[in-house]
Amino acid sequence: MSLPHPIADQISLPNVLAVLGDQTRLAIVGYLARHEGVAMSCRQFLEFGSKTNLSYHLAKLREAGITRTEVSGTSRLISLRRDDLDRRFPGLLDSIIKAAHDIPLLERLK
Amino acid sequence: MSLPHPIADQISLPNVLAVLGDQTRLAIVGYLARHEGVAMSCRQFLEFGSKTNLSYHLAKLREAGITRTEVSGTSRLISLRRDDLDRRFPGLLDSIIKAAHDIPLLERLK
DNA sequence: TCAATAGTTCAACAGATTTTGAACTAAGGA
DNA sequence: TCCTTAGTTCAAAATCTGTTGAACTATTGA
Repeated sequence: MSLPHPIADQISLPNVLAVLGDQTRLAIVGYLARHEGVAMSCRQFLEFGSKTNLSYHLAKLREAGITRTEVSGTSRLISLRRDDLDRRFPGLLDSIIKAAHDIPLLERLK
Repeated sequence: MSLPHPIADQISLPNVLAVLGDQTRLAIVGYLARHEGVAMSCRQFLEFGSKTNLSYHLAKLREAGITRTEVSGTSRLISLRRDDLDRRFPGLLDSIIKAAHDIPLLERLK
């Protein structure tokens, strides 16, 4: 049982930018970047919004090809698709993550 | 007589990403990047939409701090705020421009 | 002065996005 | 089995965006 993800070639630049042009989703990506290698479940992000709302934002990130979501029991393990993004749009993710360092929502989880 | 621009510190990452998360505006930025140093007036972009619509998109770009618009007679001279963007978000603009190389709307003007 | 050119503003509309709560599914532990 | 935990789905509401045409301003050239 696994959720639908776009393949690397289907990841679209305008869509990636539009999806990251949102405080909440940018904060999620910033958080994932700071904890790369550690599997994250949705509840890590409850600080950023309601359960329902997070479900919505996490789906947007997955559908845009920015994150990968693996099902593990009742949890989802969420990670950045860094390899695919780096291959498709070199330097983009890094520059965004660096620039997102001090966004307000992310400060909350420091 | 000059139009309102945000100062460099006011340029916000989420807003820049949201504004660039649109085909038309991404195409405008791609076009500006290919012709850096040459002053562009709005009518260069008529291929991308109606006069009214371009006015809307160009205002979004200016208000987000992505472009600078100078008034020159009845024309506007539009340029990328590359220096400010590079200082604020190093590497971001370059990676976006590189990645935007093959977006559909831009192909039209080649 | 008059007409043409370059672009803006406005109000309206259609459609997309975000947010919410209630009801739901599915797995895991007692 | 029953309860809890983790997250999804759905429909509704509120808001935001993009697009349009008509009317407008301001500059330029004849």
